[in-house]
Amino acid sequence: MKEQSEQTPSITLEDVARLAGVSGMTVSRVLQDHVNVSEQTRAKVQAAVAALGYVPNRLAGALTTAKTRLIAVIVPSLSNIVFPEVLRGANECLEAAGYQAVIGVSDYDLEKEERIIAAMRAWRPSGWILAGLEHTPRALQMLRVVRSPVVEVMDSDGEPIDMAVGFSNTQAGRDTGQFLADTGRRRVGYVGGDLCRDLRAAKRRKGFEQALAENGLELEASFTAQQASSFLLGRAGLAQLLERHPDLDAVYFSNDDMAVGGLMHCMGAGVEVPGRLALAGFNGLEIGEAVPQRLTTIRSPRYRIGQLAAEHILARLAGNAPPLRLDLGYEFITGQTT
Amino acid sequence: MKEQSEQTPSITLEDVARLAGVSGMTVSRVLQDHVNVSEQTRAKVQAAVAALGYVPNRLAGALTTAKTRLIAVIVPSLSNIVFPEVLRGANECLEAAGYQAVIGVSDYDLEKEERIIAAMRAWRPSGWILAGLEHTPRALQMLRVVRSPVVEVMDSDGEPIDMAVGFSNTQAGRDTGQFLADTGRRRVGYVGGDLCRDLRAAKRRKGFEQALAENGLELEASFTAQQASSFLLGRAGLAQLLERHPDLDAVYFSNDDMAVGGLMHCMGAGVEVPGRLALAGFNGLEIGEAVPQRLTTIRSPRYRIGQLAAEHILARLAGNAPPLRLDLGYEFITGQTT
DNA sequence: ATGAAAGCGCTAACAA
DNA sequence: TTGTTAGCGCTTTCAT
Repeated sequence: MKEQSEQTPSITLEDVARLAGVSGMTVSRVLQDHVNVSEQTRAKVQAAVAALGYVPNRLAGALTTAKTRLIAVIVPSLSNIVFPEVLRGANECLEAAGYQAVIGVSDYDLEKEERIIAAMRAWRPSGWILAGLEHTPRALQMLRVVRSPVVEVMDSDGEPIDMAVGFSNTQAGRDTGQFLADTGRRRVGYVGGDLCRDLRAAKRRKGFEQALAENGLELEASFTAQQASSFLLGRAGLAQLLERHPDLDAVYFSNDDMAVGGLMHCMGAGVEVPGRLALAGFNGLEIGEAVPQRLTTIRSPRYRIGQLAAEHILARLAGNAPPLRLDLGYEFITGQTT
Repeated sequence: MKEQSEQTPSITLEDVARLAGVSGMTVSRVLQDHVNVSEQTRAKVQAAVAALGYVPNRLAGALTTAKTRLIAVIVPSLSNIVFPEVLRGANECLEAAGYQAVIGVSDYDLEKEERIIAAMRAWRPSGWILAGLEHTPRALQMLRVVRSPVVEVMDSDGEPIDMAVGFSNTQAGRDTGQFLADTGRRRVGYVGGDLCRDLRAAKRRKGFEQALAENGLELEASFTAQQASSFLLGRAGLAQLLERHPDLDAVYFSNDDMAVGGLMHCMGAGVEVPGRLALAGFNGLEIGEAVPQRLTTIRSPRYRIGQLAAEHILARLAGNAPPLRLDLGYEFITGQTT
């Protein structure tokens, strides 16, 4: 078993300095690739570092410089692949630059997000990445007084605190609604998860309904559950909706997880798609391409959004002024389910 | 635009002390819920904290106490839902205890994992969570000399550095091989991603082949690609395998992403499952339950593993000695694809 | 119950 | 090119 007791004092920069026969400051300079160090000294120091297995203490460094190189990344969920991909994009960029992501998961709960923000402030992150433009008043206040760059991602319908990298969820919903109307659908339903929590899904639905209205249509039926969206929920939701409203000719889903679940219901129950029923989702998940009939959906640039969010933070920290708002748009994918 | 210049010096514990008319030490005691503080003083301090909007600096605290409450979590991938779920389990537990996860992504590359470990040491994490029992010699060395608890997750086939929470991938593969043999399959193929990188998938395949051998069978055909596993790769892989070996009567996939892709190929191409072909996967993803024919697979307790890993670290830090190795097993799901 | 002093390990600023 | 000094913001220890 690993011994926890007897904390051997860790090796410090002073230890390295002593062994190399120089001052601590010189060691610090070598480690920071400072120019004003002679080759000879540099070599001596590097040898001492290697000999002792010295690992710099970033806590101490960050305390002195007041720069942590810690980036707070707060996502609503890790239960489907969407936010992990945002995180992956951000992390790839941050890691390459010597920054470290610290994560928080809000469960689509703005109160919880607020608590996470409050707690994370204590680490003095060099930057913040958050999902969405909606936050509690106190969360907004905290982020406004924070002196580090803040990027809100995955949405562009609203005012950012500082910077935003995303796309219009409302417009995505509109585009889908218009598309279904254009392709002759008239009896349209909706299947979604808990919209009070996923505010971006709510915006898509709102945009969707607007587009229907502009075409003289309205949502005939809707299934929403107080649960997180999922394949099984989409499947069960569509089954239930069709039972009550067998005459629907199109269904819009809150996202692809739900839509793929819906498609699976149709395949299992022999509901002809798109002949009898059209299905449309959102996100552009890979599974939507792998199903026998490619799903009609919208691909959100999730990975790219994460990457750009990180890049914008780094640019700002480097003294540049990247665009405050970036609307990356999205790709409408006309599949075989419409 | 946000002002970056003129760094207003941040509010410190001394500022709070001054306003409350006490010493810094007393403020510190109040913030740590120390017992020896009078109610009156406590109230004064709390009022000052609120008035100034004081946020303690954990960098400074951690530097003094040599306890960061930072937990390094290094996962191989964020490209499918498996490790995000491990991370979710760990984070839920850590967050509740006031710990903070800092993440790294190794891309299934042990060299990269080593670099991440090397870099993360500088933050002096209070604990480490890593995937798998295989690491580079230098990574092993670094983790052995680290004085904080280390938990290796998602595997139990091998020797852990410190603690391990997982299951036997080899046995999972064996069970699947035995099951296919028991159900009369004789011409068995394999479809997987890059096995040099995903070592746990490689163990499953090895166990699978062992079980076949024990039943007088061997793998008739195999498709492996130098890419990450995915739905589309599974679909294309199975298509290719069946083209070359149309007489296969069962295929084992490296995981459920691949297997669901394979099933989609069968549904699209009219390959009768399980009549003509049996399919088996691994992980127990939700999508495997939502497809028209429930996938035969093994559910790995991913969320629970993340949770337990975190709990064990916390227990160790609290002075307890939790079990060094925990084999959580798994659930074999007999679906409708076999 | 409260405070003073010292120091965690590092780097910025200045001096030599 | 190198070293000295001071201090980042906190907590530990010891005193009162």
